Amino acid sequence: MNIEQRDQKIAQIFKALAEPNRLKIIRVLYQAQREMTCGEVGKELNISKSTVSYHFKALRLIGLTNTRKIAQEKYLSINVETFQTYLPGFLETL
Amino acid sequence: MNIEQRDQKIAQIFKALAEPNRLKIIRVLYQAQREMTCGEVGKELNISKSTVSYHFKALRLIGLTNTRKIAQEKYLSINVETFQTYLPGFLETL
DNA sequence: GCATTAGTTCGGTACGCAGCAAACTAAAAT
DNA sequence: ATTTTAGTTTGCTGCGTACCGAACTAATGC
Repeated sequence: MNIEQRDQKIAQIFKALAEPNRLKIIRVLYQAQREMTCGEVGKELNISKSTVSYHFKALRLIGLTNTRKIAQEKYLSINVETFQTYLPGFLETL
Repeated sequence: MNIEQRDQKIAQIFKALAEPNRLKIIRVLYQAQREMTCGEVGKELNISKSTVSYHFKALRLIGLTNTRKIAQEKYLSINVETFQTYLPGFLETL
């Protein structure tokens, strides 16, 4: 991966975190200390389920969250290891 | 500052870093280990001076960089202290 | 005082994205 | 097999912003 591509990647990560509702999703999940469904999160933040799904996707793309499907519900959870491993690495890189 | 405002603030910081050219500016400055003018940076990144000025502003607003005016040139530099102090704080907050 | 040289601001364009409702998909339960 | 219930995808709208060149501002130096 060259520098150009790496900048793009890092920017993508920051971008994913540069949205108040996505930060709220992360905090809600972290504080709940359990998996939650899109619906639950949506009610908590007063936004539609489609928007929540949209944000979930962004967080999943950067590897910050996991999904686990049970019955027809997809439970979202924070991938703590990724969370703690990646970000300090970015700082170091910069 | 309530949670709502804090999320907004944190999002603003991430937003400022969520742009490849701004990351490049930071790296160029860091590697040069000296102050540089808008013009110099612009040539380095092949973007116009107005765009560089625009990005400088964004970085200054989150306190990541300093400007120091000498003659008619404004030299930009990384505020290293801020850089090392703020970001780990954000991670901790999350 | 005038020309030069830097940065900033302004008008405008193009693209991206957050948000919604509605349509669609997939699985479970009955 | 049909109904229900969750998530995803698909238009669509509105707003934000990266980018440029041109106009403007401010200070230097002759």
